[in-house]
Amino acid sequence: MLLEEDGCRVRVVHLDRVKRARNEAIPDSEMERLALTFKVLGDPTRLKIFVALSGGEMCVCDLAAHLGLSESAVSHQLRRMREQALVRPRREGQVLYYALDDGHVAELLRLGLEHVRE
Amino acid sequence: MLLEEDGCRVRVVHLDRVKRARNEAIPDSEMERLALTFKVLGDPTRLKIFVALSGGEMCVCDLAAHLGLSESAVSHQLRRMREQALVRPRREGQVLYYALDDGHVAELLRLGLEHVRE
DNA sequence: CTTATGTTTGAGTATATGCTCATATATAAA
DNA sequence: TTTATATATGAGCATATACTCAAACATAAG
Repeated sequence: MLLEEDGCRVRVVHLDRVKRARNEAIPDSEMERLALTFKVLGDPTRLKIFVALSGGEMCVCDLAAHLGLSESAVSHQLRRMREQALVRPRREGQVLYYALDDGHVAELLRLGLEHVRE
Repeated sequence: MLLEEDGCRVRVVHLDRVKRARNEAIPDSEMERLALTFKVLGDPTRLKIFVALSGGEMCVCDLAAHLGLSESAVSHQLRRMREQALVRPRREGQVLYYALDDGHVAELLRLGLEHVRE
């Protein structure tokens, strides 16, 4: 079905639903940040780090040993997780201890697991 | 710090924490599925589809018009979302109406938004 | 100071991903 | 059957990403 909308031809079956979706839409900038957050959660390696940290803070060294990965690789991942405020470092001498940044992460993990397990 | 573990040399600062993490670890197969789920949520286009569908079911055509994308692009994305049981199609004649597959999706969106907004 | 340890960072590479375009499929109408 | 409509699918391309390696940085110890 072809209709006129905003001066250009758009194919739409239910114009009302499209308009409603447009009204209820979330700002693009917020969408971008939301996508980045889920993207960081969307990798098995980072998920393992999240799950490990949900049992208490750990240093880069420990995480690398746990995952069987180089410390460099772990550090690169931790950076992405830090950038989205999902983990938080605490320095003690030369050692950096990472922990989950807030309760949202654990909740998201719980919900996600609930979904894949059903 | 270098320690012997499982017959090979591993650098570890807190062996107890690494062992605990290993005990509490989640099976790899489950991690893969969890990562796939979050990965599907981790894209602005798909997020817009999720948000649009949280207001009620829509057909491919409507979604394409709403997003300003080709129907092919939308269909490709819907496939990935279907594969993770995040959306569900309902056929009515030639038209396929997509809806959120279960309550987890809306909950995940809500939690994610709460995180990025704080 | 010099040396060692823990972590970070940048470049490079192989794989994954999001789109477009052309084509195929499915249902409906003529 | 032929034609049209709604959606799905496969190939191709440009970008993103997860790792490795080498090097830098930061704190501590000699």
